[in-house]
Amino acid sequence: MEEDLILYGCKLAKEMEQNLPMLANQPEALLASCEEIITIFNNVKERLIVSQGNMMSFHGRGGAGIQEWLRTASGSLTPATSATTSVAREPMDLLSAQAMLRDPSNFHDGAKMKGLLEQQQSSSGLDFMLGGERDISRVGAIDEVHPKTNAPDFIKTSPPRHQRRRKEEGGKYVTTVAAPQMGNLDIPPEDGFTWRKYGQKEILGSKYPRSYYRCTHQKFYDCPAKKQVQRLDNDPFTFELTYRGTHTCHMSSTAPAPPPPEHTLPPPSLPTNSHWLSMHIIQGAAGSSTAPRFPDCPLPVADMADAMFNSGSSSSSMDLIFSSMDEKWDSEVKKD
DNA sequence: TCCATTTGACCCAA
DNA sequence: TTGGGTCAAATGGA
Repeated sequence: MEEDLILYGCKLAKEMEQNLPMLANQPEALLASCEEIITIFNNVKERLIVSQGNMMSFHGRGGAGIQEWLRTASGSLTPATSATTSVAREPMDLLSAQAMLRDPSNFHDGAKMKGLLEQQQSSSGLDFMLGGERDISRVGAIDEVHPKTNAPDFIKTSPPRHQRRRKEEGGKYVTTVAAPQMGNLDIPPEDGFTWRKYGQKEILGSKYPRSYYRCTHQKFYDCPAKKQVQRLDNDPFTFELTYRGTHTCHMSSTAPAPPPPEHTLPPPSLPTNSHWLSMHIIQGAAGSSTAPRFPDCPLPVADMADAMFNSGSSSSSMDLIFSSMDEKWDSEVKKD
């Protein structure tokens, strides 16, 4: 059944590719399509997690449980340096998942599927991956174009200090993650990127100070990515993370290799949002009773996402990515 | 020596 | 004027 979901997601992505010229002028529609695809693959991941009976035994407040599970679920996975997600704190919404299972036709009915996915999303604890707390209006700003340079808004030359804008610069993404239950509680969970702390500030009305981080590669590669980390007043075991800007360091051909993007959960700003998909979820399920239907096809979701978001010309790479998937989808549909 | 963290001071938008 | 965001010198560890 997971394969059906994957195929459905691929199908949607393929359709998105075909409509890309039209969607390019409709950022909101493009974003909605991306969200839908991402949601589908999130559901695949959830379902795979649910299918792992030993998942719950690793549940803890911290991300170590997830990381450990990811390690043990698939020998092919390198140690996940994923950010702790809310999944670590919340049990799966099994009822929603079961609702999707009841009627197999849902998987091929876009409207029903979307409704079920939204229903599940709204009740799921996967708010980090699903963007449950994402400020959509601000995320959209990431891709705003600078009025004079036509460059993406987050790519800015360094203005004189007196001209710098402090707030509302670029996109903003707010999420909460669970703090490790053991060890140093002051250390925010890893998210796959390397950050350098450049400030800490007591915030009025907050018990805990806010820490400011910027990308380690900011100097060399003008990477504008920043994040703020603050513990919640009412739940010191939870960090509120605010991401600003988008990592450009790993997009540079000369940039150092980023932390293994294929197994990490980077900050979910749009261009990199898809990297969590890079976890080889198919391989991750290999240990389950349901063998992957395409063992020779490791589902290059990461490549797919990179092609979708990072490549200037989408057609060739997308065709390459989806050609095999499309064939398999068609054959699956014919079988049904 | 290099790099990351700490922390007081400064800047600026609201 | 104030609070949030950033700078940069000081410090420490590898």
